[in-house]
Amino acid sequence: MQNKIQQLRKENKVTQAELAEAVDVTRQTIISLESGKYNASLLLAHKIACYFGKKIEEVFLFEEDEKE
Amino acid sequence: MQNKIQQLRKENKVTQAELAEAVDVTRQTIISLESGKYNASLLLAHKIACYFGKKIEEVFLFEEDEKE
DNA sequence: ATTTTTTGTAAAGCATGCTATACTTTTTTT
DNA sequence: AAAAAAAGTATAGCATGCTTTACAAAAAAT
Repeated sequence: MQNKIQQLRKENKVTQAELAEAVDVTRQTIISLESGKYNASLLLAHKIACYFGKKIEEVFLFEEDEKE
Repeated sequence: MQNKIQQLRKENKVTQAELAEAVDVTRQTIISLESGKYNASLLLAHKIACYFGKKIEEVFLFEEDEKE
């Protein structure tokens, strides 16, 4: 699953550390999400989307054939 | 986090087994989600929302002060 | 160019989502 | 009332999200 975290972060001039603190996770978590190491939990996805004033579906991009 | 899975399922006359198969998880997972034992993953939340033709935020209800 | 800030890598460990199996209770159907 | 279908409970175990710590590389600021 792709996401627009890095893009939104740069558009809004927010550092990884700032975002991490705002959504209450470690910076490692943000790095790993941006680099596609794993997917966010639903709650974290919600917090991140909220932080940027978006819907979850606008930040996290689900493919048609999202097997896993 | 609350969700409307059971409600949507009954409105649409869908059994747990049918929903489980449609979104590719076991029936136990649906039961556990409905009974609030844990939260769905982002991917599963997306599949369930899609199945009912809704946005994730319409199916999963995040509280203001969602600590955990 | 040197310092400071920001980003990145790696790995061990804990927490939570999900499966699998087996069995019980409730609801629906006949 | 009896049978069948749907919903529920419980538990062990595996998979994935997230933390923690420590250190390295790249980018920005002075």
